[in-house]
This record gives sequence, structure tokens and C-alpha cells, in this order.
Amino acid sequence: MLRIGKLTDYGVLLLTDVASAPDVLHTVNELAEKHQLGSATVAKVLKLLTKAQMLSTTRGSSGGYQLGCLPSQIKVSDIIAALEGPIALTECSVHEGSCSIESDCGVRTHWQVINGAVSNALDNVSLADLLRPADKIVPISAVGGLSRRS
Amino acid sequence: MLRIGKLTDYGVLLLTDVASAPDVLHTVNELAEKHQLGSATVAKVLKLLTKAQMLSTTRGSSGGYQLGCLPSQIKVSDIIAALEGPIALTECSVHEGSCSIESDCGVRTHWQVINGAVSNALDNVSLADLLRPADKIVPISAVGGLSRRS
DNA sequence: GCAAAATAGTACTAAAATAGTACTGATTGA
DNA sequence: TCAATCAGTACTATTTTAGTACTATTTTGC
Repeated sequence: MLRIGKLTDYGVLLLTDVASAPDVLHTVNELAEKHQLGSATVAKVLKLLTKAQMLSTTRGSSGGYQLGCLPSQIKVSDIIAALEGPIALTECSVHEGSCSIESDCGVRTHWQVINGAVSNALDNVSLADLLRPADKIVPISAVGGLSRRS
Repeated sequence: MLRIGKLTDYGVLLLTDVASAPDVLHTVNELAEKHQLGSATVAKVLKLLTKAQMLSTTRGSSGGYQLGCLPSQIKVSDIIAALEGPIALTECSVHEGSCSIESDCGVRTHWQVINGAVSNALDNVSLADLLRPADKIVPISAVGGLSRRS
């Protein structure tokens, strides 16, 4: 199963929550309790999102987390990248030379294209989209993969 | 990192190989040696692809594997599904009720849409596409994610 | 100044998923 | 009948992911 990690799932959940009350600071404990997650786990996720500048923080007593930028500027692909590294379906799409059969392997270039198509799909969904009521959102009918150059 | 498993990578590799010489039977040992993989591993992958009817087999001495259908009929999404189960980015996009915070969770529906966009991207690449020279293939420019219903 | 509440950073452990292997059975052709 | 080949299953090892714990730093309020 092509899957993303649980941390990414939590990340999306937490970001939508923080975004839905933009004017207050959210603490780790508050969010952990609300979503029934371990506070250490929530802390980990929020720290990663902060490092990626999707959240901003205020330290010290009465501190907490806030969105670091506009919901429309946060793409799902960014969230995934922040929590599990860059989107790459196979090893060989990341760096050349890691594959012993590379010379023999005509598939590499294709994986890069497939990878691009998936990245693109995830680039086109932002946190702002996730905040809208679900029934206002429809999947675009023609999601392209590859086309042949004539 | 959003990733697919190694077995899927092997699967694509092996299928392209088998497809490129459609008129002969390919044995596990031949393919294993050619691609420097363990024969047990190759056997495992081929068996899964056979069960999904992408390959057909001839048993017995001088038997082997062949494509089970036309390259254009084998989608990358099918290969992934055969080797690692159905494409689903999160648990909750598969079956309802597996998530304790479901009622509270407005994110579920969105994951389904995101998931659909990714599936769609992978549906649009077939084995036939992978057999073409790479420079004949270009990524489609506008890969859609979500659009708002006005 | 000090205690309390909060994030920052790091390192470790536990659990789960994936990959790889081994073995036994069934089928076919020479 | 033997050897080559696929079929099925079960097991082990490895790797990745998730979760936790601990210490340091920052800020507020008394």
C-alpha cells in the first residue's frame, strides 16, 4: 500500500486545528488532550512543522504555537516533506548512482516522471483547501499522468 | 518520504523486461541473474504479478513467464496494488471506523480526495508508457488536485 | 530572584512493516 | 523417472516508523 506515515496524518490534523483558531496560541498539552495523542508525539510533530516554518512559536510560560504563514501557502506536499523527507517513490529517483544496475535500467527516468505526477497532485492541495467544508470540494476530473510528445 | 516498496520497483523492472521480449518464456533464474536479485525474491514478485493476471505462466520443465495481457492494459497503479495492496495514503481512507476520533475528524474526507488524485495520476501511466524511450514522454503540465465548486 | 509553564533538542526503545529466504508440493517434458 | 520449473506457505532478519524520556532554554508572573 502506497502510504504516508502516521506522523503526517497527525500533522495535517494538528495544522487544521491550529488554523481553525488562528488568533490564540495552542500548547502541546491542549492539542494532545484534544486529539487523544501522547504529548511527546504531538511535540515531535509540532517541532518538525516549526522547523519547516509552517508554525511559529512563542516560548516561555503562556507560549504556544500558531500558524507561521497563510493556510493557502501550506501545501500537502510540504507537510509530507517536513514530516518524512522529500517525496520520492523510489530510491533511484532521489540520487543517481545508488542503484547498481543503473546503466542497464531504463526505468529510472520513468519513475522520475511518475514521481513528478504524484508530487504535482499533492502540490495542488493546500491547507486552505482542507479547511473548507468537504462537500465544497470536488476532485478535478482530468488528472493527468503522462502524455506522449507527438 | 512517500514511498513505494522495493518489491514494486522490482516488479516494474521485471515487467518491462518480460514485455520487451514478448515471444519467449522467461524463467525466474534467468531474470534473477540478469538483474542481480535473489531468485527467491524474483519468484515472489512474479507470483504476485501472476495472481493479478499481469503475467501468465507455463509450468513444468521449459516453462516460464510471459505477459498475461497487453502492456497498455497494465497500469502502474495495478502493479502497486498487486505488490503492496490497494493504494491508500492513510488508514482512514480505506475503511471507516478504524479511527477513534472519526466523528471529530473533518480531515477524513479530504484524505480520500487527495488519495483519489494520487491514484488517478498513477492510473494514467501504463506499462506501455514505460516501454517507450524516455525522451518521448513528457509530464503533463497541469496536474490537478482539487478545485472548488462555485 | 525564583518557581512554573512552555518550547528546543537529542537520544533511546519498542513496535510494525518490509524484504528476503527456505522448504515442500505440483506440473511438465525429455 | 528425473530434472526443471512454477505454486504455496511459513519463517527470519532487517529496516523503518512510532513513541517516549530526559535535559536545556526561554519567558511570565509573583
